[in-house]
Amino acid sequence: MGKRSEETRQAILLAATKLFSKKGYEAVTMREIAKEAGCSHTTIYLYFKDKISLLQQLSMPSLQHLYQQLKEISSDESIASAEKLKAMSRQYLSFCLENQNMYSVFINARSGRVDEENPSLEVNQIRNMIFKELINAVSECLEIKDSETALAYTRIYYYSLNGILTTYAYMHESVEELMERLTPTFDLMAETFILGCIEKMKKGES
Amino acid sequence: MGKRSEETRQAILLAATKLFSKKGYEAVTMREIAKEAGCSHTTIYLYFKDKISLLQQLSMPSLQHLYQQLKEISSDESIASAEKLKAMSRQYLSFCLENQNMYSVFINARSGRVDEENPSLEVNQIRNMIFKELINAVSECLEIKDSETALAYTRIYYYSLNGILTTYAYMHESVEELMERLTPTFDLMAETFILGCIEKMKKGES
Amino acid sequence: MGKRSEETRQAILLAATKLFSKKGYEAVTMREIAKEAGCSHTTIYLYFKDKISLLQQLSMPSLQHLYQQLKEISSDESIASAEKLKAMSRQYLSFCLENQNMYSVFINARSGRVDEENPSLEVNQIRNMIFKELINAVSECLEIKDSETALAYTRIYYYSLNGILTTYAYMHESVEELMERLTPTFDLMAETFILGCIEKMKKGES
Amino acid sequence: MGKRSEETRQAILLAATKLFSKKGYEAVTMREIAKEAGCSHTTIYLYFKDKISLLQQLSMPSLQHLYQQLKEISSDESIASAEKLKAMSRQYLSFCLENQNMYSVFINARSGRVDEENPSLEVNQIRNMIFKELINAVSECLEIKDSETALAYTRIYYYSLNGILTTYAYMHESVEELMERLTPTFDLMAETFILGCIEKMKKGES
DNA sequence: TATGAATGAGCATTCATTCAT
DNA sequence: TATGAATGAATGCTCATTCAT
Repeated sequence: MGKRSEETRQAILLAATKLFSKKGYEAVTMREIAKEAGCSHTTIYLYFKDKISLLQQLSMPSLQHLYQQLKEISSDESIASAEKLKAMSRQYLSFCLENQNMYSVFINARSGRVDEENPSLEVNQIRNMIFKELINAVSECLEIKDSETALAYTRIYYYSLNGILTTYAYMHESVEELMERLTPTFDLMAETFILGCIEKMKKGES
Repeated sequence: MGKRSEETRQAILLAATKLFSKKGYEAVTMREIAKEAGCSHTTIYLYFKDKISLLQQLSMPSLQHLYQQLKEISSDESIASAEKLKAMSRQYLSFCLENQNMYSVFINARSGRVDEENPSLEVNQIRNMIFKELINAVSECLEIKDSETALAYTRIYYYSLNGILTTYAYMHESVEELMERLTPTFDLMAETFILGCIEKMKKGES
Repeated sequence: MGKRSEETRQAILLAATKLFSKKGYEAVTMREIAKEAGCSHTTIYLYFKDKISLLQQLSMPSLQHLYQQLKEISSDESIASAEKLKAMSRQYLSFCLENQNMYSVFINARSGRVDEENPSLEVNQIRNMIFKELINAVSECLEIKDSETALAYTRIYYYSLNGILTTYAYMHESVEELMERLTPTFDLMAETFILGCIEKMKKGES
Repeated sequence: MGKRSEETRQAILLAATKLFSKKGYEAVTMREIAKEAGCSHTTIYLYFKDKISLLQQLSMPSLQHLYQQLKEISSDESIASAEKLKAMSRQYLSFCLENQNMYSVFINARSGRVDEENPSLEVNQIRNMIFKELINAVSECLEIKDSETALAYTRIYYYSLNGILTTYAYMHESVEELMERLTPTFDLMAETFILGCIEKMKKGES
């Protein structure tokens, strides 16, 4: 429980976050992480069972933090529903840009192998909770009552968000720069989406 | 440049395409490709400098083929503009699902290393050409004259498409199954998008 | 199928045999074997799937050869039954001394883990066949008809043989030296055993 | 040399004995021993130079205890000489089964490395003393005067004992189960041996 | 053109051991 | 006396790549 211990742990976590984000989970080696963290590679195993466990422990707090932030926006009654959806989306976007690796591994569960052998329930759970918040926001914004419809529209909105991400995420720019560049596109997307949904539902009714 | 030579080259290309698509670039070994191609793994090096080079050379024809298909749809005057956009999108989707690996490596240039060391100009070029076709289709469909506006709207449409892809691409289902599952979502997305854009532009004008 | 290939394979086999015998399976590393064989450790994997597979492939021919030798003695009608048993025993002894590692790993299946995960059926099969030959020889020699009794006596004879082995096997002497030293002990043992069995059975009958 | 100190030492010794017996020397880690002993793995190094040293120090008392037990039986004049031999043998057998690891490492000095680097004189000494007790028991039982003859017969008896052991020792059964299974075989062996020796000596005399 | 043989660099992981407190 | 923190050396194994023919 010494101070030294926690420092090292944090150094490893920091190094891993940085490297995973930059190069992707598979491409990073334990020795690289150790070097970046300024310790021996065996030291990592003092704090984390194995490589995948390191990734998971590294991801959970971030995801939980994101979820908290979304919840907060969601429950803030002073914001109009359309603005709420936008605010949540922006939060989601900037989180994903900041945590590129987690994004690709967990949000999209890209790296097949990982989730097959390792259900990583915790991560999937929080992912579903985040998606549920999004459904709520979309339902509220579009005044949808039917849950099937809400799901369908949220899905395409969610895909659009992720589409923006995958296209920009790999770029070697700072999060700030990226957010600045992305904002107009994102705003247009959100507005178009909302208008499109309303229009589409009108037609469906008649 | 005998006949035999070209046959072997094609066999390798075919095998690599198949395996990369199925398992992803990293997960496939040169020996596997050779086995599938029915030659020795050393033979591959006669035709391709290294593994990454194989991937690149392998991608170009596919991309060119996709481009041709899109052009054909684009220049077919018998199809209504909205249907044209949808048809092109479906073509794009099924191409990406069929070539999951190229998709992730080239369309999105996801895997950092690749594009750092190797600008892969050719690939980027064709990628831009494909995007231009999409801009045309969107412009036509939404009757946009201004190229800036066209770009902005196409962008969000393109992101939405890619968003659908990244979310589904990793799933271990056949392309047919995936296309069937995706079609309703995709149709809803396309219609919502078109309606949304029209509505948005109306508002912008007034 | 080149000449080089078989040479290397044999070199590896030779090196492994030598090292396994000297230090035991677990204590020998693939790198050591490679060094002794004069090749890279990766080369070993060209010829043998993994370490355990190397051990098995290395053992089978020897065991088969031993079995053939025992069969030959067994079916030689010109030898008296007591001499036959002795001859077979001597063959078994010298085989085990020459192949110390196989002896400990397979005949006694000492290294628990190995045979749990890997039934190594082949090896167990031949081991049982060898034991069966021994039962025949003992039965013939002691004129035992009942198979239960034959088994019981063979068992204690077999244990005695192995007892001699385990006690001497580890010594760093040549097989010839060992055999010379062991022969009187072994002869005494065999004779005592035969006499003892006969006497014991007499008593049992009365 | 406080009381605490000796307690810890004993705890380590106890833990190591238990684990070595159960899993074998190589398979046990210092951390495991420490956990079982309820101390830090670094503490072990306060009391024992290294792992092998721990094994050696741990074995001596056990061997000494075995020796004492054998002496007691040996000097008990109320038991007939044949029964004495059997009783001592059974003691030896159950000791070896209970201490599989010590048995293989020290009695038979199986694991090459150990005795090369470390003559472990103490252990060999006690081993010889135990063997001498066995010679006495055999001499008495067979009424042998000549020490050469006594040695020869004891040797084959000892080998038979060890042969039984090596064949059964590796099995994953409890000592009780094993002893039960082994007793008939062992009794038959002992009786056959005694009868055989007597018979053999008769012949030798005439 | 083609390939079997061979290899160096690298991987995640484990372990006995030492250092600093 | 005791220990948490840290590590170097090693292990089995894989892979893209090169060499010699």
